[in-house]
Amino acid sequence: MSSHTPCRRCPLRDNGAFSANTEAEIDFIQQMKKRQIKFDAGGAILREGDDRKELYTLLSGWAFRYRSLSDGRRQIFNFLLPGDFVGLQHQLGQSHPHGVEALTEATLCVFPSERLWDLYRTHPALGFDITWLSANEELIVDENLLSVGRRSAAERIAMLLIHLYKRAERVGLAGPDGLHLPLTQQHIADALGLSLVHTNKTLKRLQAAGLYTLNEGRLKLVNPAAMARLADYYALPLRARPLI
Amino acid sequence: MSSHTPCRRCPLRDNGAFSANTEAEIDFIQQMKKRQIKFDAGGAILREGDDRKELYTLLSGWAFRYRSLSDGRRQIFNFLLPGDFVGLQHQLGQSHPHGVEALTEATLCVFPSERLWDLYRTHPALGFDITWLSANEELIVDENLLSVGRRSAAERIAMLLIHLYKRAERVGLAGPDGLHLPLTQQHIADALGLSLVHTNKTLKRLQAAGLYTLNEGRLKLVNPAAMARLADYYALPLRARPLI
DNA sequence: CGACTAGTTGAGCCGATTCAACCCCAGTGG
DNA sequence: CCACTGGGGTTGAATCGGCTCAACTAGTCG
Repeated sequence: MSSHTPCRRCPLRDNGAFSANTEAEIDFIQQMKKRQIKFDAGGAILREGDDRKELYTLLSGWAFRYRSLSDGRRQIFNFLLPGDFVGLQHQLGQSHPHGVEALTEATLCVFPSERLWDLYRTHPALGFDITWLSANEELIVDENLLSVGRRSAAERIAMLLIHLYKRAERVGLAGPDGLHLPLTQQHIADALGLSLVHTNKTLKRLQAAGLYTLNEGRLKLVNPAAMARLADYYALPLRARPLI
Repeated sequence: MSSHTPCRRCPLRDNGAFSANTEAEIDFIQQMKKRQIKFDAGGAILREGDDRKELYTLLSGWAFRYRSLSDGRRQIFNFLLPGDFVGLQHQLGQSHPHGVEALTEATLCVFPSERLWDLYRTHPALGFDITWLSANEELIVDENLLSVGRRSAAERIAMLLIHLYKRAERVGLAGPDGLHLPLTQQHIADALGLSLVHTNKTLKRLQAAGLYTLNEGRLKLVNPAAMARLADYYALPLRARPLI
């Protein structure tokens, strides 16, 4: 078991992407945090059909949320970055409707879901924040659904790369030498509803067109304006987001 | 302006699909309810880009949530049935990321979003319920994304029809003579990421195969088992859901 | 040195798209 | 009373974007 990062000194709270909380709130989060777990890249954080009664905040690393059909076809719903909250949907039913898998080494803060009601009761502002996080995640899924339903392969890829870049940049993952993208082409294909082969060809084509570079996993948006035009991307104004 | 249905005597609370609230909670909802509005079929409840600061519960009728690309391609994210709650995402940003349109004549309860924080503060259980509703809606969008990303046209249609039927049945809209489906084929196409023509052909094919009938807008699932098999449908256990 | 993972590329095919008619029916207005 | 119009649905034909199949490379690990 890995060491326990104290919420007071949560490294995420330093990077400006997250809204501030009162001392009392952070203390509450701290004592609600049961433990901290670490997964290797590829590790199964939640399996489809599980019914672990826990909630998680991704503290570091990348992960993704997905679901499969019984013959193996897989759809990735969204990618999770540090600060993202997982596990709410699973409280609704008996079993986990979807799986969550680590893309890189990842650490998560674990909150027992029995304490969730306590949170709403004693710290309504945190309850409000959880709703915010939930609605925000839905926004991202909506965006993906729009891509998969109505954008062409090239448009989808442009959209995904811009969107991931912006999100990652926001939490301090992008530097002057670009962003380390821990996705395989299979992940991209599964997120965009495309086949692996076609994903590969489209990625190459956009790269050849000078829209971006992706070398050894490092993504740089060479021509973000052209990509945004292609994807019909509309940037939402960024605001500080809650962190639990 | 239409007459105001008192929350105490909310017709939705009679049909067993919704979880009970305390008198105090219902009183709170009542006084938070600013007014009630009615739309004709096709009416724009929210336009894309609007920033109306209000929340809505669909009291009667059908509606849908969608977003368009700038060249007009439209994706429907989900269909709204009585008891569904809309407007949360719009609190997150400055403007409405998606539109909501009435499919039938529809009435909605209107809640000013400035009161939302009050709700969390004074009635944490209702805050909890709103989170539940939000997470539940995300579950539905996830399901749609899985369809659009990974199911064939026939599978998508089977999935949509089963899913809508179950949801509508749950709130008492389906009777012995089936369910009145107020969707045009264009709506189905836009929800499933298909073209109108292909939607038409696939609908006919499944109907000819004896899976369902759809006459004058009335849907009957003739062979639900075969449809479920085709769609790889897995029914989640139904539980009482909150109603705000 | 296999064995395995990730990526790349060509060839052929097919599901879904676009284009183009056409039907039916309910308004609506001369 | 009927012609006109527009929305929704239906159908065939041709096309194409993305799929499957298949083969091959490079890197990594035991």
